[in-house]
Amino acid sequence: MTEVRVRFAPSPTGYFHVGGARTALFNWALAEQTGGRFILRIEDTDAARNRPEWTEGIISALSWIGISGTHPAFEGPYFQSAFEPQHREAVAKLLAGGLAYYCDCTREALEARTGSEHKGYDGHCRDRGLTSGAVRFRTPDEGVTVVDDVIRGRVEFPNNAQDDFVIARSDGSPLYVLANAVDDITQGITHVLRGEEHLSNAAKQQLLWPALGATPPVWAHLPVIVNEQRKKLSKRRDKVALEAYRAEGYLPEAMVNYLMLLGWGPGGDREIMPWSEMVPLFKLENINSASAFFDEKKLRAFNAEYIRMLPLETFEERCLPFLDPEWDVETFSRVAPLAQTRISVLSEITQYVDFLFLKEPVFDQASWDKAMKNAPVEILGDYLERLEAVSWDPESLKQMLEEVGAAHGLKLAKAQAPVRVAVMGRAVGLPLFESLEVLGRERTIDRIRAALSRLRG
RNA sequence: GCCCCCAUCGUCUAGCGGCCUAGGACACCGCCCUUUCAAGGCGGCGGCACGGGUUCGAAUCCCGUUGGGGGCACCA
Repeated sequence: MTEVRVRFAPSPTGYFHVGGARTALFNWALAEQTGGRFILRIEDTDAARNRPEWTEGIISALSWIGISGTHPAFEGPYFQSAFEPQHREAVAKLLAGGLAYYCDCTREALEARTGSEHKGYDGHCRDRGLTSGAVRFRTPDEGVTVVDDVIRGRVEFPNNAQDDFVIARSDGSPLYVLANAVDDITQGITHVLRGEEHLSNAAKQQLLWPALGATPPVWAHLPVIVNEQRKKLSKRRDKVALEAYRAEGYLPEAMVNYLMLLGWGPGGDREIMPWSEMVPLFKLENINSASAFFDEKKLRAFNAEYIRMLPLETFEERCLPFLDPEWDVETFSRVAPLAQTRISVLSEITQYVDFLFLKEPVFDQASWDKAMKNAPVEILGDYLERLEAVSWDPESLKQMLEEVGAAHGLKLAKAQAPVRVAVMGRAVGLPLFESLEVLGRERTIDRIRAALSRLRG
């Protein structure tokens, strides 16, 4: 039994796609479960899109979702560009063995011959014995090429529909299909786990591997992740950058959990499950073959769940990056537990606690209009009068407002509204009396006075 | 146009011939709790795309139809 060696082979593009994250995670799960290795290979052969910082971004994104570059199972990063000599060598070998040939057909010439821009290389140069040009792989004319996919089963590609595809440009530089296969072979990859969009490449590579003297790997093509229109997630239309979610305050634990559920399930009635419990349950055979919709609502619900599960101290720490550094951490700590059950993403924390730190609370017209309907002047006025002397604790503050409200025929739910808006600026927020306690008598009084003068025009 | 993949509630899924009167989760809708909003509790809505087979028996197997999607570069 040889060691399982999987690889994640992104091309550097400057942002890290959530789909890539899921692919990486599935690979990582398999490696971890089997005690195998996870190889990171940066496919940077397209010089146009290649910058060192892109690679750093990939590594940091991987590490954020728990795939750490320092983990013993992690190998790389390797750079595909560094292996160009091997790619060229492979091309030469195929050429020498008659498994590939030179071709000098231009696109125009080909179209002129076939009378269609809807392609199909016609094999024109197959036996012309050229010694330069692009290099094409000679594919069989008859029979079928079988890709045995763990997720999809036996997939057959008729060979007569498979053109002699190009493996090297006329300047000698190797193309993706070839380079990718060569690297997989050299790096001893046993399982190729990647997106479904590569299924047709697998048909070509299934041919390439034996031609290069290797036994094809175990193939597993994951279903694509789609948007609400059921189209593959795209950078243009959809929010696909992992970093965007991170910046919004999604927890990596939640993201990982959610991503694993896209196309796979642990079975049973439980979905919220830590990585460590998922790994032993993970099975390639159980991966769904249908495309999966990336549902941010559900992700958000997961995130809220994970936020609530956080020990209070951890929760506070995770919030810090989202708070103004000027804000007093001690003060924040006093209300943090009240906020923990109320936010779904960490970035929402500010709107709940900002009233404690701003000179004046934010002003929200809609909240104001709604809250200041029921005798606000009377309520605020009466409450204000008693605020000077009341014992400054939530119970007393509450009891007092109840009395004031009752005096004007209002229940607490109604009576609290103007006070809340006067003090916090919003109609929705943390429990009022606990908030007042932290805000302090002086500032509470100031704000109610300010609201009163605003009401009186 | 050609090749390929896919099809269980709106969404993600469980199901891998009888345990299914199809289970869970998100969303949605009620009710309870309640100082707003959450959280929590209880309940509800809602699905095997369609048509043929195979079988004593089909969501599960086969074929077709329809409908989605992916790929067809001297990109990766």
